[in-house]
Amino acid sequence: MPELPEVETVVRGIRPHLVGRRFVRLLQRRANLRIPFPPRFCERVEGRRILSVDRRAKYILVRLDGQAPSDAGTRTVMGDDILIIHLGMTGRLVIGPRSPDDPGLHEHVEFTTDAGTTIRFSDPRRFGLMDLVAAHELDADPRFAGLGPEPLSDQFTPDVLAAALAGRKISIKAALLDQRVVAGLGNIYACEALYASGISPRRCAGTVQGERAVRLTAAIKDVLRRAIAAGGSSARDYVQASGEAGWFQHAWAVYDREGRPCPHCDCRGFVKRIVQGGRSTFYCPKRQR
DNA sequence: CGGTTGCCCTGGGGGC
DNA sequence: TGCCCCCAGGGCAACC
Repeated sequence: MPELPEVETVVRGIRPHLVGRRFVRLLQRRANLRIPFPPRFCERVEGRRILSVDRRAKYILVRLDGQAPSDAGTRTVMGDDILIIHLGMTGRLVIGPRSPDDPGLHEHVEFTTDAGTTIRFSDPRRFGLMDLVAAHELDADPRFAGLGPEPLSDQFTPDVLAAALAGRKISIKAALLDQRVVAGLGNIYACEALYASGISPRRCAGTVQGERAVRLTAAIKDVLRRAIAAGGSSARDYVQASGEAGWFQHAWAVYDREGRPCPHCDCRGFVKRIVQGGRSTFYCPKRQR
C-alpha cells in the first residue's frame, strides 16, 4: 500500500542506479497489470537514456531521452518520453538479481541498465501500472492534469487547502483522499494527518478553514516528512528499493489500531474504526472534533 | 453534487 | 486441520 512516502523512498532508492544510464534490456512477462502495457513497450524503452527519476503524487516518472538508438541513417526524430510506473497496492521495485531460491512469482518486469544493474518489478495483486507517454503530453494526461499540489511543496499552504475545501460537502477524510485536493495521500496518512491535527474524519470538508486548515496543512507535511525519514512505513511487508529487508517500525497513532487507547495521553479515548466510502477510517472521537 | 458500490487481484487472517 | 469468506487498498466507472 505504497503512499507518497513509500513511493518517494523508492524513487530515491532507484534514482542513483538509473539517472545517466541507459536501459539495454527489458523482460516483460505478461501483457497487462491493472491496464495493458503500452504497445511495443520493451522495444520503445530499450536503448533509451534515463534523464531523471521523479515522483508526482504516487506515480514514479522516469524521463527517457528522445534520442533514438543510433541505427545509422535511420535515426528517427522523437522527443523525450516518460515511463510512468504506479506501484498500486503491492508493487515493488527491487534492485539486483533475483536470488536462486526465489521463484519470482508475480515478478512481471525486469529492467537492465548498461551498468549491468537489474531492477525487478513485482506486484502480486497487479493494481500497479506501467505506461509510456510523450513528455510534452504528460501535463495534459488525465491522470496528471487534475492533480492537486504536492503536499511537501511550498505550493501547499493553508490558504490553498482551505480554498480547495471551501464549499465541499464531502467529509474531510474523503477530501484528503481526493487527489485533486492534495496529491499523494492515501488511506493511512489521511487518517494519521487528521489525528495529528485533531480534526474528525467525519467533519464536513468545507468547514476546514482558518485555524483548522493551518493545523491540517502542518499535520500533513509533518506526517509525510516523518514517514519519509523513517524510510516509509505504510506496508507491513514492504521491501525497500535497494532490496533490503522490509521495515516494521510503523509508528501509526491510529491506523489499524481499533480499540486501543488513544496515544494522546490526556484524552483517555479509544481508537474507533468507521467505514467511509467503503474504506476504513481510524480516529479518536474524543480528541478529533 | 455526493454517496455508495463494484471492479481489477491475491494472500492472509478470522470464524466455524 | 481445513475451508470459505472477507478484507486490504488506488484509481476509476457506474449508478442512485
